[in-house]
Parts: sequence; structure tokens; C-alpha cells
Amino acid sequence: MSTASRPAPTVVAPRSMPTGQRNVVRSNDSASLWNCTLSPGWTQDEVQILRKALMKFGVGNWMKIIESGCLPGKTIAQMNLQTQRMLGQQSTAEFNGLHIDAFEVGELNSKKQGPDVKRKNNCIVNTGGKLTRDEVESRRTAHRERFEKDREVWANIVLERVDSPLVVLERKREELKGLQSELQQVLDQIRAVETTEGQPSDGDKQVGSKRQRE
DNA sequence: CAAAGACGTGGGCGTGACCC
DNA sequence: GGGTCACGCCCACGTCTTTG
Repeated sequence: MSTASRPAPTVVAPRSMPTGQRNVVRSNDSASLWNCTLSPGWTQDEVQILRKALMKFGVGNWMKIIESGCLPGKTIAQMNLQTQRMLGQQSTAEFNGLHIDAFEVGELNSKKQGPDVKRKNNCIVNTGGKLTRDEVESRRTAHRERFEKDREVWANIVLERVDSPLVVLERKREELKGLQSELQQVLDQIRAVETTEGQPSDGDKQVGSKRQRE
């Protein structure tokens, strides 16, 4: 863990924050909870960037990923949760520091079956109690031999730095363009189905004409 | 030893499917 | 239509680990 120069907490508790024991700012607290907006989800692009970042920096090196600026706005907690989903298991400690392709592990985990395999949200959860340090280390060694990428592979991964709001805006515009194109394809498919199955209803005609006006 | 980062686990909430 | 349930996302928080 790198704690040489810890940044000041960027999360500020709002005035509306309840009093009591919870009235403490924690490192993994989500600002979105406090400003009453939805936490941003993960797009396919962001998932792929995180996948590359895990391969380049190693699982658990969240501060390096944040400092790289490739996933602006993402908290450690969000990245940790997304990593759990990609790995297909809740415990990430046994992959700590490994330069792996999380999807590779996730694919294998998705195929695991058995009475001792308990899942939550498709992630295998730990049912046998907390692992000892030796157990974690032993698993990590096995994972390193099995999954870790060669140094020249992960060292050459280039992650685009996204710390300018204009770059973020441009990305969102591209994303919007893609979604609009996808929506248009779906609408075209619906229209095609409607024309083969008969005349559209009055309501559909109104939607169609409104769409044309837009 | 204190402070901060990281991990593991439980639970709240929204959403969609299903049934009546 | 609306009631119930399962599922998935993500937050809350206690605990452990690491570092200066």
C-alpha cells in the first residue's frame, strides 16, 4: 500500500448528513449518497479500461489506477465492486497485486458448480470463514502461476489519461451518439415488425409523426 | 500508536417478472 | 391494476493491514 502522500479527503459531508456514529467521512464513502444523485454506473468502455488497468497495475492497486487518471470519478469502492463482478467472486484479496485478466478468472468462476459454491449477484461468496494470511498467500501463488500475464504484456499497456472535463464531455458525446444509433436501430426493427404484422395503431402513428418532426 | 487504505459482508432499494 | 418475489446494484460499516 502506498501512503507516502495521502491526498486530502475529497468527500465532504453535507449539512443534511444525519448526526450520530455514521457522521464520519470514510475513504470509501460515496459522494453520490450524500448529494442525493445516482452513483454513475459502468459503461462497457469503462469496464474494459478497468480490465486493462488491473492487468497493468495489478489487482488492489487502486491508488495507482486513480493516479493514472484513466477512470475519473470512480472511487476505490466502486472499482473494487466492479472487480468482484469481473472476477465472479467476492474475495479479491487472493488476486492482490497480480497482473491478470479478470475476465479470464470470471469465466472460470461462472462455470463453477457444487454444494459449496454459494453465490450472491452471480459472485461466489466466501462461506468457509475468513481466510488466514497463509491461505490467502497460498492461493495467490497458485493464481500467479495460472493467470498472471507476462511482464512485457502488461508493461506495454497504455491507458489514456482522462482528467480534463472537456475530454470527459467528448467521451460522453461519443457514448450518446452510439446510444442514439442503437435506439434508431431498435426503432427501425420495431417499425419493420409493425409493417409485417399489420398497420400500426393511431398512437403509434402519432409517435411516428412526432419522431419525424424531431 | 494513529491514520489511512483495503477488505469482507450484510442489507436497502429499485426494477422487472410473475401471478391473481 | 396491484401485490409479491427474486435479482442485481451499490452503499454501510466493522475489521484488518500497512505505513510513518
